[in-house]
Amino acid sequence: MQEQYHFSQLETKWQKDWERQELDQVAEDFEREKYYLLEMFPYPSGHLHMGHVRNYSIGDVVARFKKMEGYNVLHPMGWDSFGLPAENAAIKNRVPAALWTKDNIVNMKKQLKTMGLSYDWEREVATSDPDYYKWTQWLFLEFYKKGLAYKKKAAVNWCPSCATVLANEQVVEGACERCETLVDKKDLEQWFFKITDYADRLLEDLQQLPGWPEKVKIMQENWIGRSEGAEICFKTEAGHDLKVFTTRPDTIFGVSYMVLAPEHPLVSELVADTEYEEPVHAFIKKVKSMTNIERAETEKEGLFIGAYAINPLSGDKIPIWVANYVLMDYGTGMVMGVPAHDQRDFEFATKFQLPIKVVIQPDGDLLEGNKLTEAFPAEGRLVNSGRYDGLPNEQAIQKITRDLEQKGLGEKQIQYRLRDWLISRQRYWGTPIPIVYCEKCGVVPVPAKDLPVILPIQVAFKPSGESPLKTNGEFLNCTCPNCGGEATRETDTMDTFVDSSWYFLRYTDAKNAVAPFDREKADYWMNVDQYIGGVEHAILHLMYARFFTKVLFDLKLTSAQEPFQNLLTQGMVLKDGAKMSKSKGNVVSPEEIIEQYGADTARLFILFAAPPERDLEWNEKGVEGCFRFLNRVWRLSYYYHEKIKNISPGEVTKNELDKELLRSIHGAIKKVTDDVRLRFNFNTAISAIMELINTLQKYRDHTNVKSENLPLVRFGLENTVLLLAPFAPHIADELWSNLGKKTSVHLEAWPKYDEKALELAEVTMVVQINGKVRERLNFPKDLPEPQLKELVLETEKIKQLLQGKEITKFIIVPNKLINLVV
RNA sequence: GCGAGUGUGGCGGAACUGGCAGACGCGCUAGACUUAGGAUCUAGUGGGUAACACCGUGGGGGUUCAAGUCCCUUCACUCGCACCA
Repeated sequence: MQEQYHFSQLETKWQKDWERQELDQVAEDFEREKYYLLEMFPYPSGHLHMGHVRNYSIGDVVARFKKMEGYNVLHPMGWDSFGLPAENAAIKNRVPAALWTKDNIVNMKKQLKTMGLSYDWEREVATSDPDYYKWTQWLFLEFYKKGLAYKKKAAVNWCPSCATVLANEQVVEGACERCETLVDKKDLEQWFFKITDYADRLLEDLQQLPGWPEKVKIMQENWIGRSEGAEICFKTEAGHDLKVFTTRPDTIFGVSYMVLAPEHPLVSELVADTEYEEPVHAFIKKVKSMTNIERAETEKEGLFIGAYAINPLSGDKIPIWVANYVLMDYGTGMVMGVPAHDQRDFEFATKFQLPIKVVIQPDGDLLEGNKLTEAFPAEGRLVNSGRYDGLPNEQAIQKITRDLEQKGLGEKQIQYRLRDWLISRQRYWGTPIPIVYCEKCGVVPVPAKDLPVILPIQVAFKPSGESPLKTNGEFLNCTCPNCGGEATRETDTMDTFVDSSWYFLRYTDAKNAVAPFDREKADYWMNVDQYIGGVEHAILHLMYARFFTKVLFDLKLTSAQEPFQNLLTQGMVLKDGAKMSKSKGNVVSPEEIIEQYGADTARLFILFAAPPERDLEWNEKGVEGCFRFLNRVWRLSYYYHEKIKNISPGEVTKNELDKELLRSIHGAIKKVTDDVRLRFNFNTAISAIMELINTLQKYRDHTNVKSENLPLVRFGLENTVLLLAPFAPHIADELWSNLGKKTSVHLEAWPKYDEKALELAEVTMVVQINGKVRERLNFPKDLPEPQLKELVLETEKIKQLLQGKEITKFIIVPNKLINLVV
């Protein structure tokens, strides 16, 4: 054994050895219990960043731990390799996007390998690989057959900088999620996935995911945004239908105006050839020119458009307005204004002096419309509502909805905030949408046998960044699969979120050439037992992946209804309180750290510095601390190396020091096991291993050749190495082989602890007086109460402190604490 | 505005069902070894005090023999959504 810890040569050696032994390759084994551990696959930017290191270190600990616990562990890795950066690089450097991507994958894979991660690389996938996107296209066609993929013209979000449309989910505060350019609205023909058909199931099934963070579930819930109410049909005087959605049909007698969204087509019709036409159109133009955020931030504005509606229940004649606060893409793009019971309507009505009519009275004080300072949205009884007066409002909701239904003027309805998923992108580097346009036959899906529709590699980019597929004759022109006539291909590609919505299924059968995956294999491995990644994917990726899984379930391709059983959202890696980023200049490169300290130290620090869900502050000194720790482990092993070479481990104790050591060994096993298995508290698990090393060191320093119990030391060192194995796999394997072991430590069973060894014959109890600690005393374990009492009261210090005081209560927490109340 | 979360030494963080606040690591102080130390080892390290006492988990109040932990209230910060009818 070498005296020094030479991490670099040792890490390379073991990485090669593991690869040679195919230690991390797995196959279905229906006899054994499986565990599918997945970390979010990276975009191959070419360089690993600390966020990746954190993500994959966490995952690797769990994977290695579960393997040692005896599970058949699937732990795959791949590449989310379609996307804009490759295209930008292609334009800038005149390198084909495919080549750039491939180089990056090679580079990043090399970096990942230096971390010593236990991936089954035989299952590697890259979404930009034709063997992969063939099946993405195939799935698109299955969606199409089921009516879940459709094309429509719609006002869509357009990012002028990326020159493409974006899904609603990709617009953050009115700007492109990627480049932060403000998005425009454009009317375009686009492909959508009908995710709204699954809104209810996506919402409902969140309840079946107790292993997901509450925060993520709430975010998804809000995003789906289900609300129950009714659609009510008002009529204009001229007989047009004015359908509105409301959650408060009980307030219908309080309607004092109707409002339409400026984009609503009916507006033009209603003002045509009237004196209102000009001002209304000017108003609409003004509103449309604003971005969504500007519009949300401006005060409520609106105009009367000269028309009236009739309230279907009260018969009241109600003015119709157009206003900037009504949104075209929610509900029917039209709202009934009830100022007394809706804050927005209240603000609007106050500004434009529209009547405020109270129709819900709370118990107690009496509300008057002209005296209100804000709307009253809460519960109460109906007033000024004809025959509904006196009803509690919840009952009124039911009754009014029913009555309207009978008249054919309304119905119960559930609205969702969730929109259909816009998947077309006017970009080159993505999965081509397998559709052909034929003049005779119209929209024709590419037959499955003709897949994949190959993305050409050598393409000519224009400086504008427009998709080169549009001008690539070889790609564009084809024959119609239906009639054999001339046809053109769809030149839009799919949102890259489509690619990543099913990759976890492909891993279960990554090389399948005849299907996206084999159902039996997928059924063995699914669901993913533990998914690990950043919270930034809480809505987009996680919702889309759930949607895909449900569709695939309905298509009978899998029996999984949810993709991810448990979800761990890891915190960010910060430096100087801010997220590491090139622009801030606070990036610490994982490569350099690994070179300087080794992968084991890097992994250890990142796991030790904070619990996984919290943000982690990078600290060079802390890294050194972890490096020192591994050196301490090394030196201790070196010290005992020759002594215990030919000795078997043993648990026989001869004195107090031995007993203390044995207890600490079992204590560490228990702590690490519980922290990893139950809580993912790797930071405290590592600190427990540190404590064990501290105890072993103390043992070394307090014993001499005569008194040292070498079998026990060996037992301690073997267990230390076993406990360390998931966290610092290289040094662990090296130390394991130094202990004379012939096979990898990673093939060993996880150590078990003995409850009995943890028990103490004597316990130190705290003696409190009125809740303040006054003394610590040693007693035999489980001493009966009367004896304990007697012994405590006989103690000198306690006697003194109790002088002249009367004990009113004597509280005992067994083996822990005594509290005397005086 | 709505929803969620976080506040503990100089710093990162421990404290499981209410039961010794500050494990472990960093930093700092002193010492040992040493030509040297940015290596290693030993001791110490919440504030306060000569030593006790006493004070300490964002602030205020409460429940309890006992509160970082439970309840009420308030402040600060972080994240998500945001005119969703």
